[in-house]
Amino acid sequence: MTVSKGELDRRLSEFRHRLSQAGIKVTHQRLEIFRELAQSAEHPDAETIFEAVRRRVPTISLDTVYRTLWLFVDLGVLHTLGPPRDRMRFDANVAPHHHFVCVQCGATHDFFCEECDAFRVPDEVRAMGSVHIKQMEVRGVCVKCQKASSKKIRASRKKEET
Amino acid sequence: MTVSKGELDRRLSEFRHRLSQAGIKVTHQRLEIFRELAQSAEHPDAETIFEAVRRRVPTISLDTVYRTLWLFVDLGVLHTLGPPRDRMRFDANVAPHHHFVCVQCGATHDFFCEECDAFRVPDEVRAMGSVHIKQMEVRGVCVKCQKASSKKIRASRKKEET
DNA sequence: CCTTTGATAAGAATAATTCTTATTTAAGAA
DNA sequence: TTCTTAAATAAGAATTATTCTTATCAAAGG
Repeated sequence: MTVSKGELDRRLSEFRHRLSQAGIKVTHQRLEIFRELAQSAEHPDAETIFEAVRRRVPTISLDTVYRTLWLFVDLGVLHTLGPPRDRMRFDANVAPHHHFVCVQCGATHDFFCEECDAFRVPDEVRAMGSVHIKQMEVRGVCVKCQKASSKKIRASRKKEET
Repeated sequence: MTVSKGELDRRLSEFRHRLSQAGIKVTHQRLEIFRELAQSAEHPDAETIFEAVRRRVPTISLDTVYRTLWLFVDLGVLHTLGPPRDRMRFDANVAPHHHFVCVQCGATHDFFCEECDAFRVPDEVRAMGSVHIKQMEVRGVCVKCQKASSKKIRASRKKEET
């Protein structure tokens, strides 16, 4: 599946705008990495993006791809799928339930929700494959990480005052 | 958050039953690894499980924990969170949308769904942290992997016939 | 209480991701 | 346009999660 020309252009100009606003250089590598992701409706991993971009920018390094992807995530122009930045997580609760996932530390909390349980998977989605389970995933920053980062901010403010 | 004694016992007896049915040995290590996961409503990674079980089974190895967890996943007594078994995946579509995730190859397809978009996150969940996005995650086996595995089965049948 | 086959421990190997450092380049100033 | 400089990149080393290899060990049935 590919994104339309118009949609791609919109995403690219939005992208340039965001980088400038944040005072971040618009490099050839960054543009091509973003273009590669923005023109695809799939969800490639870093290696796949690296291989694709390398065809156009032969000297690019895998490290740049990783660094750039995480930069984009921090800027909010990308998301990651599933729990973040670390290792596989396991869940012994095979009954229907739903998840709040912290995008910073990966902590995941169950919740129950009849409205979500009642969701009937559309035929369009059934055509993608056999359905095992369906669950609502709420992504955000958990209370613990919020506290931790507000502490950090306060600490760095104090530092700047001196 | 901890699971009640009754619920834990139910899960453990269900668990023993499943292993026996599948002709798989009920070892001390497997019981303790399962108990550790089943008594927790969190979603620990392998390392965390390893550290916890080690207090009770000091000679256990990290490798056994991994091997056992994947065995459990194959048996269906556990799930994993997010895309499976491999690397981080990225998504340049920050507009509201939802995912079909293949638990075998990790391929992830977008879909759109007004019913899911309309879901209002309950206060109980808001109390867990700040909410960035919410999305329905449908997990299953994609058409490609279904075809691949049916091919495999046919091939192994042919082999057995000889 | 044997036997056998599958399970485990230990450490080596692999593979994804990140770090270090020397070089290059974007972007604003002249 | 050219110069300046902080920021970005490439290359390869380092790190870390996960898996593999192989020599012991133990569950389950007889």
